[in-house]
Amino acid sequence: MNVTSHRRSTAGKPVTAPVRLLSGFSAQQRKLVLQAAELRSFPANSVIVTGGDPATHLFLLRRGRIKYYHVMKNGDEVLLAWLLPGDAFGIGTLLKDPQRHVGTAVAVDHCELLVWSRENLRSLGEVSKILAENVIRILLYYLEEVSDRLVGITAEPAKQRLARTLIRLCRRSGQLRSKGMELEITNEYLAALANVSPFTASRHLKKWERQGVIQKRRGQIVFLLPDRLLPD
Amino acid sequence: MNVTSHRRSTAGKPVTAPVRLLSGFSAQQRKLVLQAAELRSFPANSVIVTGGDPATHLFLLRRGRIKYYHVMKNGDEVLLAWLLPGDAFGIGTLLKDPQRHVGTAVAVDHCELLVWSRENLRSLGEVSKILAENVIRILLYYLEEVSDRLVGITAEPAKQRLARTLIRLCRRSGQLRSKGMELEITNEYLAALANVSPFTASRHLKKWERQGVIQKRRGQIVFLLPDRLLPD
DNA sequence: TCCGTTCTTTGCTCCAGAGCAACGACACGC
DNA sequence: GCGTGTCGTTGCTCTGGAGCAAAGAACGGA
Repeated sequence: MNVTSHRRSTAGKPVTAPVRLLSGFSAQQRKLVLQAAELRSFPANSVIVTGGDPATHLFLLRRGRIKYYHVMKNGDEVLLAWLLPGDAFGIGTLLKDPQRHVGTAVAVDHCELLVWSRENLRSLGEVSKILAENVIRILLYYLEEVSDRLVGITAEPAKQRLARTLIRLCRRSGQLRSKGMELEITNEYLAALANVSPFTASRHLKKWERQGVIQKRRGQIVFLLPDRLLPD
Repeated sequence: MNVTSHRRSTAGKPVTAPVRLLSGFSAQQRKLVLQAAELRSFPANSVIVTGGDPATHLFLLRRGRIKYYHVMKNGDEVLLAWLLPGDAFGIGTLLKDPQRHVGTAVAVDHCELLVWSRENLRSLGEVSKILAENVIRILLYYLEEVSDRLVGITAEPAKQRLARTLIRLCRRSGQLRSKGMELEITNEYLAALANVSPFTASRHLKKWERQGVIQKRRGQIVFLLPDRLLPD
């Protein structure tokens, strides 16, 4: 999977920025926090953290996409989150006693991340109070996301889950184009996020395309009439 | 997993105390925090918080059981958590900007809770730093719980989900009796936590009972041979 | 003790959607 | 251009487990 067109910041900017790790700081504080971080790059398909390992670093994604998933004993993978620029993980690092990573994070594209070690975080002193507040907000957001998915699986049919997932993704990372909202994701990952088989996903997406609601290319979806998705 | 070798307590206390809101305080600090709280009682079946309402109070359950669930538009309920003494909710209260409750909390039995208003929390000053750390730990725990459930639904059959749910519940609130570990829960709620229909739950539970692995009464399950649950 | 209520069991039907196979379509390197 | 690998499509089969009905069992109140 190779996604060449990344972020032309001219025509396409993300629509919302829901929860941020570095908000609420004064310019000076922000500088302090950023100085304590290290900027690291990860090539596509490289493992950033492994589920179960102790969380020794806090990560903030700057560029690229990350799949965050749970690995079963038989090797099957269950996608937990689809991380985009602005998202943070490795939050257990903030705590005094060592926590373990919930899932494995793998770079889908080439990624750039800000990385804080536990020591550097501890040296932040008073500033870390604001950081804690942000982290609580982020965790509440993740919790709501996962809960929503749980609710979806237990109480909604596949088509609705798919539609909702599409809308959520669009809100988070849709890019405004002339034709409509554009989304960069493969059927496979979309299906995994909606907890639907890739076959079922493909079927419904094709149907929506035939109805003129969306338009598909490889690894890309363009919303033409976003409102017409849920009612069908 | 061997349930009996956990912690010898005086016949009838919960086995583990995984994540606590009030840990890490000195005796004096603890007193301060407790003084800022109000002790409130809720009768069985009363609503404590409603999903979607702004979170104005932080709750810590002292006695009783609470079901925490999401209400769908059609009125269906999806159980998100089964709260027991020591569990906290309404965590969004900690944040500066108002958050909304993710789910609705209803007392299953008669309940006693410690309640902190936003104002009282803000008056705690330095102590709230420890509180923040505890809250982060609690949120990480909840996140892991829900993620585990998500993983279960997408990758495990009904029987395994049921077994795992039973084991988790047992670890959290099992009470040591002479025959084995005792658990107070109805088929219905157990089924909801495992994301299984009550019928499927009943079938598997009956089978385990016939195999002598567990023993059932109304609203109660006794583990006789906990190890023999998963292998079938 | 009796009755109403709330849980539990069990046989049966039925279907959403997973999974396979086989093919088509696009992207990329050479 | 041509071959190779990844991604997407579509027809088909098959099954786990939901859901209903109807009966049974335990509890609580009067």
